[in-house]
Amino acid sequence: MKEYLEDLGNYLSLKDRVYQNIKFQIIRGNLKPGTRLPEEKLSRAMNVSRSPIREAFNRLEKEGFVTILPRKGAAVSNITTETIEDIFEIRETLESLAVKKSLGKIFIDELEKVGDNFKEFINKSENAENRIQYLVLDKKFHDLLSQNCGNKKLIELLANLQEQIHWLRNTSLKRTTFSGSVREHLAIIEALKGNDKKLITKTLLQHLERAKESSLIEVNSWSATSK
Amino acid sequence: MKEYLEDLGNYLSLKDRVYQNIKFQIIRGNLKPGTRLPEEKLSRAMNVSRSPIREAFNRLEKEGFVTILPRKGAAVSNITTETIEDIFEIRETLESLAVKKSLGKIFIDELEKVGDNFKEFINKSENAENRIQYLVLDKKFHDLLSQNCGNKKLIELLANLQEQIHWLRNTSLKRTTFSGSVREHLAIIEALKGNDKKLITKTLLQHLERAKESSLIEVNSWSATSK
DNA sequence: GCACATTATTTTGTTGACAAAATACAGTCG
DNA sequence: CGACTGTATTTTGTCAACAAAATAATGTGC
Repeated sequence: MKEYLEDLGNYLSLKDRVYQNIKFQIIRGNLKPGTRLPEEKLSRAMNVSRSPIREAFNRLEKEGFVTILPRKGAAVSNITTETIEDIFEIRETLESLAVKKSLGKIFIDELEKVGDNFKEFINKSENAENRIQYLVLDKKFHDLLSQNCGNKKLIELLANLQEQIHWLRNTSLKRTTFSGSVREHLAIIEALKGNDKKLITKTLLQHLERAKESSLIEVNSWSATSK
Repeated sequence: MKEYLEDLGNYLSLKDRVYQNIKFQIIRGNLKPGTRLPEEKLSRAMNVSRSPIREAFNRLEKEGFVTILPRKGAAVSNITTETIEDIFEIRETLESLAVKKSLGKIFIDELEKVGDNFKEFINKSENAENRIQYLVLDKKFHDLLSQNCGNKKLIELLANLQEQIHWLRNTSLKRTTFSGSVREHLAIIEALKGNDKKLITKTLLQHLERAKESSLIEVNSWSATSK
């Protein structure tokens, strides 16, 4: 008997591609919170039937990006200040845990490379284009922090939380400079090099706290549904 | 214009019913880890077409109960000791947070009622039937602890983690008495009445720690797939 | 012009069908 | 008997179609 259920490389079914596509559009801010997602329109736009769309919806719903109401259809989830606070609170706790577990196993040299890239943003002002570049760096940075924590579920959860945060950041109308955020990232790197647990946690939490504050602005303004 | 996307009572589509049904079967242990879930067989057994089944799979996958491999199909996820440790670690952190946030808002009287129900189990030995009753109580207890923490996402996450723990408990071959677990639950109630934060956290963590230890046994024995 | 009932259109829920891939089976050759 | 190849069967991926529900549009009376 051949072996069942072995891994199958990186084959992507339509459902997977649709899923990635929609998620990407939502995170990028192309699909604003509240906008409805009619199956047929999407299916025509993507040249697939409705089945893969519906399957993708179910995954996106579990990840918080899409809200499905039976017999009414799917829509991009609304973001409220409450949601933001909830997400950041959980992330603070879990990322602290992840970093604590990663200590000694973090690739500092990789992290420093990312740090150097960060520096280039220090005087740039935020716009759609370089914000996306910045968020790519941000993802790399935080991934490096928790990558080796040894808890797969934790890594998965953190990845989803980060996606949500990047989403609302792309959706927010707030425009600032990157300098504060860059400084904080560099401070975390320094703390890691010093190997001072307390300082590490402190700089990390400071970073997340400020990120939350700068996210808690201009929310609720794009809701397309009245409810 | 009428209002879009308003809530629609407790209507359950086929997909929802299928989802609940399969999840229930998995948690109860009727569907053992590793067993494949062929769409057509399930669809014939439940008298529905394959579409609702596939949609349910996508949700169950995100919740960790089912593993989908493209072109190969779905199977009940395997539980490893690693998974158990991962889940408990996250749960310890998040439930501590939830309880901390709930302090002062916990319905102690409700909790004490549950505590009384617990006492009836103190000398019973574990078997399939009264374990299920016990887990219902356990769910009530932990729900009461975090219900009022004010963070919806956190509540959602904890619910999923608890389901997974109950799942592996129903799947495990381990058979013990309830006495230890009951004692710990009562200790938590007492600590809450005393309003001593440190003691509350301590009893909670002790409980979760022992629960983990008693779960970390006899795993990997039921895997149906060879891989 | 506005409230309300009626009709038309859109959209979802669900099914059945078909091709392609994966799996199981059978027969052949060493 | 065992490895191997080709064939039959099962199973997934995807689509198109239909009924029922929800939404939008229309019309009627006031």
